[in-house]
Amino acid sequence: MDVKGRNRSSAIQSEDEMDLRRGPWTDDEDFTLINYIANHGEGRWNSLARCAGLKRTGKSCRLRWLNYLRPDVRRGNITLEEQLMILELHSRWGNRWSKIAQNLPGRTDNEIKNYWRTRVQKHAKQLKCDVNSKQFKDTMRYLWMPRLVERIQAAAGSTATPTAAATGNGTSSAGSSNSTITTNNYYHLNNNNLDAHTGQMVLPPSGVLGHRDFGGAQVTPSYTPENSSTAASSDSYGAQISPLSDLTDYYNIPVNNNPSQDYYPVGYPEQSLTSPPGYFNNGLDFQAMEQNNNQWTLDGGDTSDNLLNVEDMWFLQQQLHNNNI
DNA sequence: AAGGATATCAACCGCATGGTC
DNA sequence: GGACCATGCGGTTGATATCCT
Repeated sequence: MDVKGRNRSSAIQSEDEMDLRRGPWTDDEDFTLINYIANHGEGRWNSLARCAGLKRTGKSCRLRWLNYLRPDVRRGNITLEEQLMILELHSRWGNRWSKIAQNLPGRTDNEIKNYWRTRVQKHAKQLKCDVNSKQFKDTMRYLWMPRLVERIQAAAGSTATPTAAATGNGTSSAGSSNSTITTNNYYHLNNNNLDAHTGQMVLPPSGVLGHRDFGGAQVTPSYTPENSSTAASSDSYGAQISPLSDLTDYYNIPVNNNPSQDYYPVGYPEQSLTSPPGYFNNGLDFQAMEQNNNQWTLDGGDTSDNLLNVEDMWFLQQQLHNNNI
């Protein structure tokens, strides 16, 4: 703020403050902000707001630009790979949303934060365990994340072009190489962070995910009849999952009579799934989960954001049984 | 169809940090 | 060195949409 501004009377200042708009942005405001930034660049947000004639705080303008108007902001549903990345990075960095967002090109910290709060924390609540508890983290690591990998792999196998897979050049079929989270990247990110002797989430170094870099092509999940309509109505992101699709969306994968045989990811041998001692312990309230089972399972194909379904209940209970917990 | 419950996400708030004068 | 300011970050809120009964 300039000297002149600093010396203004408090009466005038409060008048200005009263004049400031809040709440949702209008199209006109968006247009004004976009135009101004196109001509003058971003930064100096307070003066920008004033010079552009926007009755908004600099903070508000910055937030609007960064989270919504910026041309490279990627809107729409979080892809499977992004989900995986978020889970992984959050397990590593915690609520460092901006840091996590840096690894998800086009995604904003706000979006990731919202995703975490609405999709992930909700299920911690349903499991009656703290989102930061070991039980919940283990459930993520040893159940959801491997299954996400599996589903990404399945999707890639059905959609990745041989060229993309073979070249591994990281170019995106969507035309934006830096907006693609490759599973290859994910592997590099993670290949040293899981306990080797448990075998869990430790993926083989090559061919683990079917292709060296199938992620170079946007991975398109294989939509099921249940979610395909939503997918079709989604925006242009080929790799996106349904707005209602989430970490458990892949439960639509056909199962046989033994759910456990359907869900072991590559590089994730069945025997290795024996949870480390105390992992799936009494901290998970399965009785309560069963009571919620209607909610957890009646969604059917539209598993939306349910992280666990009846097969998972079965799976987890098997783990408890196998470990005599 | 209506009303309540729940989910989602844009936007705001307060605080911390770093730069400049 | 301290005051002030801009920016960035994480937490929270509130409006709206969607789902459920």
